[in-house]
Amino acid sequence: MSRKVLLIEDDPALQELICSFLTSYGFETHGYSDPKKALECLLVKKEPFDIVVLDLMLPGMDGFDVAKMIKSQLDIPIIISSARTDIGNKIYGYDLGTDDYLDKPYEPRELVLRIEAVLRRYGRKSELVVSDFTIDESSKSVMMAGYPIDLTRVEFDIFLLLVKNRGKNLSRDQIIGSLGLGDETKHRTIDMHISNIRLKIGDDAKEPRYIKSIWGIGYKFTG
Amino acid sequence: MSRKVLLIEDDPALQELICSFLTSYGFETHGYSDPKKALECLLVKKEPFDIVVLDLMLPGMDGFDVAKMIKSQLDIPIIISSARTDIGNKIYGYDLGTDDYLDKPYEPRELVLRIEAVLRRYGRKSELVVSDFTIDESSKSVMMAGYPIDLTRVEFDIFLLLVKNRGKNLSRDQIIGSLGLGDETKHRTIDMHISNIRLKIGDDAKEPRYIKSIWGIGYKFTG
DNA sequence: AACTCTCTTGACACTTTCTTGACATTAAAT
DNA sequence: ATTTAATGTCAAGAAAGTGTCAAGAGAGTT
Repeated sequence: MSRKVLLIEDDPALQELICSFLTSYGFETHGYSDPKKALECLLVKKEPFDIVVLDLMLPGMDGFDVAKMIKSQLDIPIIISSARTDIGNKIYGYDLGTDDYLDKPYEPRELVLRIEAVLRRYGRKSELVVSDFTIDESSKSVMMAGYPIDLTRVEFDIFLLLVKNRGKNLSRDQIIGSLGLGDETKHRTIDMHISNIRLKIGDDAKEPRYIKSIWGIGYKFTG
Repeated sequence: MSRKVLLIEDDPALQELICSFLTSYGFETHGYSDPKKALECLLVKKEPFDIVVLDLMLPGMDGFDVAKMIKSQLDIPIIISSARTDIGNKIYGYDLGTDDYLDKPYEPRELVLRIEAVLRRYGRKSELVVSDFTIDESSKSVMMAGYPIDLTRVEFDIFLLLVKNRGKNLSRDQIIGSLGLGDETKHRTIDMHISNIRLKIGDDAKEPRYIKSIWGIGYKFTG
């Protein structure tokens, strides 16, 4: 069961409080007031935590940097807890790939709910195996019949989108929209990416086994 | 499942943020910064979204006008997101028939909750099942008794129109108008498309099971 | 700064679809 | 039954979509 929580919080009273609360909800909680110690434990000793709860106001280090450092080395969910309330910080927090954000003061019960929600989301994230492909979303890597396929970032995103919607036609606009590309993006751009993906997975545009062109509509992955 | 979100938000950072957040909650999100593009996608191309999230502060157009325009042509829920906080605007927003209203800054989580609530209220489905056909509007695909039928784009649009108006006679001019073809378009063009559709669904013009010709008037789908 | 890899886009050749006039066929009207 | 108007379908040209090259812009590294 995924229930080991790393709590980084420098206020001893609050740390104590959250610790005991989480424990009472069945989480195994390790509290650190010094972010360096916490990082060492997580990144160097590689203790197997399931989620990090991180206070932004920390002595010695900025909480954002801590989050950035963790995310760059480990695929682990982070919930940020903070007294800073401006939206700028919020966006920054999410940009870092943190998974949720709580404003202080908050009800401990609220934290439990969010932890459970985030873990639920993470738990169902796993390898996607479709036809000849094994796709790992978190590392953005693709294997085809056991051999790695090197897709660029955009290629990966397009390929993943197609595979996730296998059997369904996706228009170029849908692809552009889903990828968060600017809506100025030309349709030929998508064609080009498709062309390159096909090249890499050995698909022939005239007799495609995987990515079919739907004339006048878009593309479709056929597993 | 009802999960396609059209996001109209001109701040690229915020758009990106909301997009990725909604995506992580399982929504297929299409972000537009230009309201005109978004409207074209929704009202002209008629892409089947389930809900619109609309920022009021937009370049070139007023968000209220956008909402008004959408609601006048389409029965789709709209959630307004705005930095304008006066109550007058809120009332105006609700008057337009928008379905919820969020003041910036807000937690992305909050948006997710509201979207889910509004969709629950609306409770719509995207697959159309009529007689032997299963039509998926979003991917513009048609299954007939479990087998896929490859219709071209115009054929699909005509077929969908007929099916949606099943039992009703549609004139060639009505079809031409509804499809947004130039009103110069000749009637024979429609006949030809009908002929091709019939061929593909195995319908005999002399003894049609699905698409009947109404002499002097037009065509009619009879489920 | 130089370099490399990725992304985007116009260009051009090519393919598929759309449109339309023509002619045969069929239905209604007289 | 004859006339008139509408429909079914063919075939060919027009229009629109697609595949890919190649060049340039942009990002990220060394």
